[in-house]
Amino acid sequence: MPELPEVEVIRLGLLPHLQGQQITGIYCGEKRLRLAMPCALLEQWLRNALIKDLKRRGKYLLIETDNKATLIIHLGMSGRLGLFPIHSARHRHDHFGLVLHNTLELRFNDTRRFGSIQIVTPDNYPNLPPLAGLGPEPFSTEFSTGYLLSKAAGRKQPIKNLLMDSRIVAGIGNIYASEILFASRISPITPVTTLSPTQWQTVIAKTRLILKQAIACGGTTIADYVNSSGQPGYFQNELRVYGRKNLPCARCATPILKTVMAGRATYHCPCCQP
DNA sequence: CTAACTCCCTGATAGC
DNA sequence: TGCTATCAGGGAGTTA
Repeated sequence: MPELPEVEVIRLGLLPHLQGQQITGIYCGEKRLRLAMPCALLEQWLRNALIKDLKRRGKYLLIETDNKATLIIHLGMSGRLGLFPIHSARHRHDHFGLVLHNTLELRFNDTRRFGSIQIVTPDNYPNLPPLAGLGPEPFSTEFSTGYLLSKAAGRKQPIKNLLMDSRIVAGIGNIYASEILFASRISPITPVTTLSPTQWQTVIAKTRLILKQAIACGGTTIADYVNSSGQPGYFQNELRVYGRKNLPCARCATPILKTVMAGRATYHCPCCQP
């Protein structure tokens, strides 16, 4: 389940292999992803283009080309990116490929097809979804106590739901939301209006800490995630609450509670996160 | 405006 | 053993 850290690990892994490479062709599979792939547009803008840079916005990986197009990839739940020799057989669930001049192909494999492949071009770059409505990056200065206080005002949402709202802050999914709140010692059901500035400051600091640690560990591998070299991450060994229903809390040994919030599995320690 | 819901998809696993 | 039900979940869309 790739969230911000997993996408960042993939970006860092792919960057040296992709930067400066020419795209000599593309592969568009038959199956529809969460959004239909704009195959004609992809072909038109990517063939013969040079890859200038790889960026990330929230959970989106951005591949920028010298003709000012940007390929926007979302991995959904089960999406993977990997480099393979161009003549090697495609795997089941390979839905998209960038054929590169160096005889490698960047392949997008997505079992559950919750991912998406989009492209923005110079004509439509400025205010196009999906990037237009995204909230600030967790590591940006815009993600501040004042910002969160203003967003929380007038809402009756629990904090976990707010943290997972990509319009508020980009890149935090279900796993890291639970981990961030455990590290912050704040219950996931706390209404956002009741949090003090100090508590918001803690949430910001712990968000950055947890995400940074997860990136350093190569991400979290629960089921599907592997990096661009096919290697799993190791942050799952550092998870304090996610997936630990009834197991003892690392701090106080109280059994971890599993609940459901907004239809999502939610984990917290009832003792450390009152 | 917010918030709660549904839907998309496959495969692993639980339960009978 | 073989079947069915359940669960995993981001984001877009719909409804209240």
